[in-house]
Amino acid sequence: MDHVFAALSHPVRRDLLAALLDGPETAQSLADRYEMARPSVAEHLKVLRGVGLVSERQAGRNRYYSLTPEPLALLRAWLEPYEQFWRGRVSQLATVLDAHAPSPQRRSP
Amino acid sequence: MDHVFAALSHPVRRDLLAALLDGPETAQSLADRYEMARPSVAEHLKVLRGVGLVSERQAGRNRYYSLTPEPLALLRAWLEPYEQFWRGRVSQLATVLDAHAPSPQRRSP
DNA sequence: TTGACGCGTAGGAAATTTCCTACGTATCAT
DNA sequence: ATGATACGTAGGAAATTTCCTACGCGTCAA
Repeated sequence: MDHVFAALSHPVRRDLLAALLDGPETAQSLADRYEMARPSVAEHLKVLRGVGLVSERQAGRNRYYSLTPEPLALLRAWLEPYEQFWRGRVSQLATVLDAHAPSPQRRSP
Repeated sequence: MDHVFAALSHPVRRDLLAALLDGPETAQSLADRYEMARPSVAEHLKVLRGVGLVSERQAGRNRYYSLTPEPLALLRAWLEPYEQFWRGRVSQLATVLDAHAPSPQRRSP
């Protein structure tokens, strides 16, 4: 969990994930997109691979990285209580507004 | 967007957000929960406030911090294309499996 | 076999982050 | 008034991250 957030904390790594939405790529082609040395990209990919957000497939002397977004489910799960909290606040607000100026549709007959 | 991810990247800041799910608290009481000096907590709260995840209410010599989770909507939006990607992969897998061993329910009559 | 190419990693410099203590300001109780 | 308390921020040390060049290993073509 911590590791997923840490992996996503760097803009370059998020850009790499976004790039992989279009399909697998090599470290070199990814490095070309962003003006960054290939070894630097390789290290970022290593981090992403460490949390399972990316997998690799060897093809001769090329190595293709592809997106494996399953770990992002953890992020969605983390988000859950905050969305509940937010919905709770909205309904509280509705209650307050209701008390001060009840809408006709919600009035009891 | 970048700032939201940066703010969430630190475990202590995520813990602070979780603590605030239970209601507003002061920097001191938060510092007591985690064995951390109050000024350190104050700086983390400053970061959270900077991205709008936390708001403060002055009450005498106390200052209560409360959770304002709206910016997390950005995170959910960021997640969207990856969930689509994931659903796409699942349906692709289903197609492949279907071709190899079509399930009776899905057969055309 | 040899030269070129793609790759990951090591080593280290630079930048950033994190955490502390020390301070000055504002508020409450005596 | 004054002592205690809660606060934010400044300044700096330590740890971490990030990025580069240099290297060695495997793979393909000639």
